[in-house]
Amino acid sequence: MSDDLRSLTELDRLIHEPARLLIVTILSTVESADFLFLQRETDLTKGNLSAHLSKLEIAGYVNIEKTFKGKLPLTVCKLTEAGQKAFDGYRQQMQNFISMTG
Amino acid sequence: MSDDLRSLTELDRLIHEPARLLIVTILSTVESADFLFLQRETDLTKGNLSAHLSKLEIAGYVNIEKTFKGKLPLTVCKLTEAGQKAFDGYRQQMQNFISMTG
DNA sequence: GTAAACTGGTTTGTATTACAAACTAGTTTA
DNA sequence: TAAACTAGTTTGTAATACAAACCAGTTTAC
Repeated sequence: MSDDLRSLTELDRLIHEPARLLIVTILSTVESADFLFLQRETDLTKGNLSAHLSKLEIAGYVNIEKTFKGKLPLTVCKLTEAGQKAFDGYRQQMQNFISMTG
Repeated sequence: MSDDLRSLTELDRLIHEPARLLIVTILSTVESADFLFLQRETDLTKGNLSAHLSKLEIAGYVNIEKTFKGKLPLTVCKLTEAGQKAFDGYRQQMQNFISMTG
């Protein structure tokens, strides 16, 4: 079998998970995004979004900074270079898959 | 946010799972395939392959027929129409995703 | 003829997961 | 001062992917 196909089993599951793919895709289009913006855009519950962000942060794909907006907490998320690279790699793999099966 | 992006969270997870995506992709290129052929091609363990095939069968995406090749059991797998359609839909969604983020 | 190894799988156990509900900690409003 | 809101985190649960162990039969070695 072709290596391009077999590589499907080596997809970066951190990116592959639909909720995180959505988060990362959004982050790739903006300089940074706060928690509530992401929640509105993704329609994820807070808990779910929080958990996914933590995973992305632990992986080094997303940088999370906690500050305050006035007196309210504010969580600002940014895609790291590693995250952008992982995202690009994922898109490339998917592009290959589409081409192969096209 | 765009509907195309949001639709990421509605990806058919049965197809989205890399191991099954690989299985379905292979099945989409052949008339039918037996268990051991699939195992060789995918590099999955028997147990894993068996479990994934069962899920695809229950979903109606794959038809599984058990016969004998001489005296040895033989399990022949075929993508159903529903399976082909689901696969096509998945590819279309991924194509959209790639285009959107390109 | 029977033990060992092989074929073609399925079942079982485990660790990880995605997710929502419940919770925390503080702030504003009534 | 109580109720409702903001901005999240922690906790509980059900589903999952996966490999190891198992099963039923067949062929090979001695």
